[in-house]
Amino acid sequence: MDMAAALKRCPLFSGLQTGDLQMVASIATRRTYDRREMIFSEGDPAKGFFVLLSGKVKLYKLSPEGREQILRVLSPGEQFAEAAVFSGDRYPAFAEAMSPVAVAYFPSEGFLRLIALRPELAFNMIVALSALLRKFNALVEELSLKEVSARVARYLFDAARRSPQNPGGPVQFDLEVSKAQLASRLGTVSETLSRTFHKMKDRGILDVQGKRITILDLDGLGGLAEGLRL
Amino acid sequence: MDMAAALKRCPLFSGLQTGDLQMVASIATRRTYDRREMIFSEGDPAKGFFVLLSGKVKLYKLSPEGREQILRVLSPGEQFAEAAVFSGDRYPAFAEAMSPVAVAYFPSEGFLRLIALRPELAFNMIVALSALLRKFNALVEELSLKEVSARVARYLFDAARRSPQNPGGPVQFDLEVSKAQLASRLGTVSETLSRTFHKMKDRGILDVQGKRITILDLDGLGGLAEGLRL
DNA sequence: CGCCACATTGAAGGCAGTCAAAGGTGGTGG
DNA sequence: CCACCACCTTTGACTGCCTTCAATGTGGCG
Repeated sequence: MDMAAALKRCPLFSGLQTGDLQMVASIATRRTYDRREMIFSEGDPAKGFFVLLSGKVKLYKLSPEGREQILRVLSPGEQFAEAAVFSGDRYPAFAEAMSPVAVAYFPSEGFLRLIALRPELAFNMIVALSALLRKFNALVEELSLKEVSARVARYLFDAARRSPQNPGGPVQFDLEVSKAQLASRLGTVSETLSRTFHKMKDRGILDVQGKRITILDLDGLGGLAEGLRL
Repeated sequence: MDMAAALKRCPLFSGLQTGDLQMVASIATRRTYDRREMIFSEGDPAKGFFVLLSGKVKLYKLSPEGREQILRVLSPGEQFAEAAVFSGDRYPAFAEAMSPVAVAYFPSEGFLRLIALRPELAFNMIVALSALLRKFNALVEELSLKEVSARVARYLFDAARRSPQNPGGPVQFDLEVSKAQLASRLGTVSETLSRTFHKMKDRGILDVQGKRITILDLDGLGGLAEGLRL
């Protein structure tokens, strides 16, 4: 199995020797899921955590009325449900495959033994948890403090910064997820997101063609992200 | 200095021997703050983290318009800004003393050295971060998915569960913070909180006398917490 | 007694969620 | 190549919760 090779790319296992990686891999189980398939549901007993090997996974919460709030969208190499290993015994959210997915599953006990053997692993885990904590911090800020237009602007602003810069030309990139998913990620619904895009178009801030976003006025976008009214 | 004794109560240092605790204490600096004094502000360079020795501290974010969203209210023994040590170099929120406060300050480098020496410390840190992650998880859920009345109900429900049960009699407890602070913690404003309390009174769910809360209908409260309409 | 912080109440307005329906868009199979 | 279908997106109308602004109430404390 080439799981060890796949795990090598995961930040969680960086700095480990090949032999150690073999050991890590020997604990893990490979699992695959179809698009739409649930990996776990909120409240399920948590006996281990996951590293995403390929595909995309979304972690989300559901409101009593069924509205979905996406917590994270995961890319290969990222781990999820780590906290379940060390605190609490239930998964605190839903995890669903957004595409065909392969994961490595680590049972808690095995992983705890591993951590005891390899302090680097503990350290990597701390770093990963800290980074996650920061993300949640930012998410809380966005959800509670900003209006939808500011959240959208912030998201696009970040995406623009991450996107491969096209020197001279306007900043352009594609949305990585559907607009409905993006709306959920931003704590709103697709209708409102659609209207927000429309208003931004009217203001000459950007252009939207399907998934393709063109930023025309980065400063204006930045202003919105900082809380200016649309 | 009896800092070692104070630190012994902190979950972060549980399981450490007295000698180790001395070592931990030798790294830390004791600092005190008056009520209202800032311990750090969002964006300040982060060179270490804190353990609260006495008093109460609030961590919060500010919106562009100045509205405050409380992330956590800390009690003695809890640590804060841990994530700053391992990820990022700026504090991601404001920390303000809500009363006269004493903290132990741990510079990052010293603490990192300590962790390398004492794997238990790393493990404790992982546990602490995981627990924190769960709290944030819950906070995100509350902010994005629930109406104010549900958030209030949830808060009271939890508080009722934590409060010393008075067998036979109705559940009764005092709010730990001002209603304005509670409103902030719940992502709303004091006016809305006041109206919500009033409506709950009308429904015979509880009684409010200043800070004293009396739960009259725990099931009703639970229903609201689950999303039922007020 | 009067101040100050906190709390309550009323009125008004806006942002955004819901419902409903029409308009794309891409993929599949005939 | 085209027709069909499922899914996503957009648009409109409406409703409602919550924030804002403003004024009044209340309790503790010097």
